[in-house]
Amino acid sequence: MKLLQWRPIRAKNKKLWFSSIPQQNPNPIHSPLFDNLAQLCHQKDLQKAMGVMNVIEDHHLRADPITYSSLIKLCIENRAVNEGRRIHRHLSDDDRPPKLFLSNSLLSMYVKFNLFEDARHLFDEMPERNVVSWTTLISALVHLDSREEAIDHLIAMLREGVRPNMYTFSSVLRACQTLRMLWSIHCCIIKCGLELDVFVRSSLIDVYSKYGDLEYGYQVFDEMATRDLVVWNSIIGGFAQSGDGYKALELFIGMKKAGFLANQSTLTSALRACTGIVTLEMGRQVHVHVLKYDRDLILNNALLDMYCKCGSLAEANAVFQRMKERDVISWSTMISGLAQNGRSIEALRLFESMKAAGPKPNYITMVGVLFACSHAGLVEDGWYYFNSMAKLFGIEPGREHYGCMVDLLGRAGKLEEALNFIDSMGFQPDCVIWRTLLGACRVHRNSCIAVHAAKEILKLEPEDEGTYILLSNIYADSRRWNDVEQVRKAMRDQGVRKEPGRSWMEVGKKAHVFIVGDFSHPEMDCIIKELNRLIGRITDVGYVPDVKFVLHDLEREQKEESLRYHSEKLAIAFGMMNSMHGKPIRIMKNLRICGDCHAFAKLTTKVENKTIIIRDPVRFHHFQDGICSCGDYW
DNA sequence: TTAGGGTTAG
Repeated sequence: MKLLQWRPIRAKNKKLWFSSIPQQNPNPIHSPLFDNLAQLCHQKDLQKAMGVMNVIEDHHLRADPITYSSLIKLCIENRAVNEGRRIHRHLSDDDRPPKLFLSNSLLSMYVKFNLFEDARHLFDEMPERNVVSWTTLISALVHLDSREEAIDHLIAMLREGVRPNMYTFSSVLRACQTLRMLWSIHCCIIKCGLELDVFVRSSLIDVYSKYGDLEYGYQVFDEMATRDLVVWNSIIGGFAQSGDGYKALELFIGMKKAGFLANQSTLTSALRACTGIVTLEMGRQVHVHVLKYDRDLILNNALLDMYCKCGSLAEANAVFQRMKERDVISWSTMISGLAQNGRSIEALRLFESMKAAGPKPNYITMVGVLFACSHAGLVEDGWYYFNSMAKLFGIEPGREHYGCMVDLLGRAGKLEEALNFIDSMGFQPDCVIWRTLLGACRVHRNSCIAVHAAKEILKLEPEDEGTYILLSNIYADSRRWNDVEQVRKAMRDQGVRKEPGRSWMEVGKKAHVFIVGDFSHPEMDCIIKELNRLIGRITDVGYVPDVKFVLHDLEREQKEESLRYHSEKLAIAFGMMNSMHGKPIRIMKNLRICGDCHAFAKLTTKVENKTIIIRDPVRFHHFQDGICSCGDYW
């Protein structure tokens, strides 16, 4: 634990107060100046009030502490730093220390002015401190992200015999970022009898879900008899941020049923939940509620992100254009959104506009820019941005930027160069980097480097299912069936099982899930009929099932049969049966789309005059008129 | 006089 930073109360401090300015006795009379000062404070006329305070000081008088308290409040309201300091000096200019509550007011004033060193100095010099003094300082430390110091101060406070209250705990909980520490503080809260306080509970829910275990957070929420809006927001935000969008939306609906009106924070979390589970319809419904908060930047950024991640760039762009204010997050979201949806050139064009008129790019903006370069095969541009980002924007390339460069080189087929680049990095490559290279090896059929990359991944993550699948796909592509079998054996030995391909989509307000080889959907007979009709139509324009995407060594006929029922094909057929005129079919997929399904989707859009959008774990494929936005490069 | 909830990548 770090050495404690505060200074304990010393007797000499007390002496200081008594020896500083001994000119005048405490004034026993009541002056009309005091009434005047109190009235000016009431009228919120800071300038005149300060003038009167100066006169009072010139006469070595001292007004009522309540009046000074109002004056400090007035300074905070007006963000009048100099005046605030002036009052502090005036109050110190006496042989008696200010009342404790006045020192606390000054402390709070410094914290609100972000003058933490002044606050700490005052705190150190205070002859006595109560729970408010400690809580003010602890809360400031938490806001400054000095977590360890905040906890140190809580311990010091307990040692000095000051009992924390609900204010203290609702602040200090945010300083706990390990489950063990959370438990300790939670026990302390129970011992102090403060577990039922609604502020403490919302903090508990928030920190449990962020740093500990969402289940504990939910338990704290579930046990509550009386909940307020922030408590609901804490639990909805907890599920939304942890990726359980369904539960978050279920709670969002529960909150409305309980009679609460969603505010900006609720809606931001609801949008994040929609983003997580890619539910454009629900996202649009939430958008209706967002309209009344059209000046809220965070909420609009979340809306923008939802439309980007749900593959609706037209709606995302409409939001972006309408935004009354845009910050670096708005720009970065839009740039990444365009890049992920296969519109890299537009992403880079937008980046140029940002450089000309927008805020300064940050670390994440540059990840989006490099992502755009790599997905469009713009090797030279990628190198330029990578090499100049430190000089131009003061951003040193980090792990993610290196990852984008490996992707850029790998996609462009420069696999040796990518491998050398990995070797030249100043840090150990992680699984993400090796997986990126492995993906490129698959596209470019380089089984030699692929095996190297896969082995590196399996050294770091011996149970990584995706790597086994990718490796066996590479072998299958080269018809190395013995090697395929060996990979499958290694998977069995490690107890790793292939996650089945799963596609899902919304029709009406219902989600329909399709799993490869699973025919349990109630409309499956019609779906198969529709699928056969589509295959018949695209066969007329040259479709031949690309059997190399089938994992096992089967007879051709069996392979074709296996390909035919891939989950995305079932979903496309179902989408064709239910889609409305002019509306695209939107499908989500848990794994990368296979080459055959990619070709199937392209030809279907050509013969059926329909748009199909498939989102895989990394990007979108927008299929239209027989072409895909990814440029057949994924 | 002190307190709780929301946005961009990977």
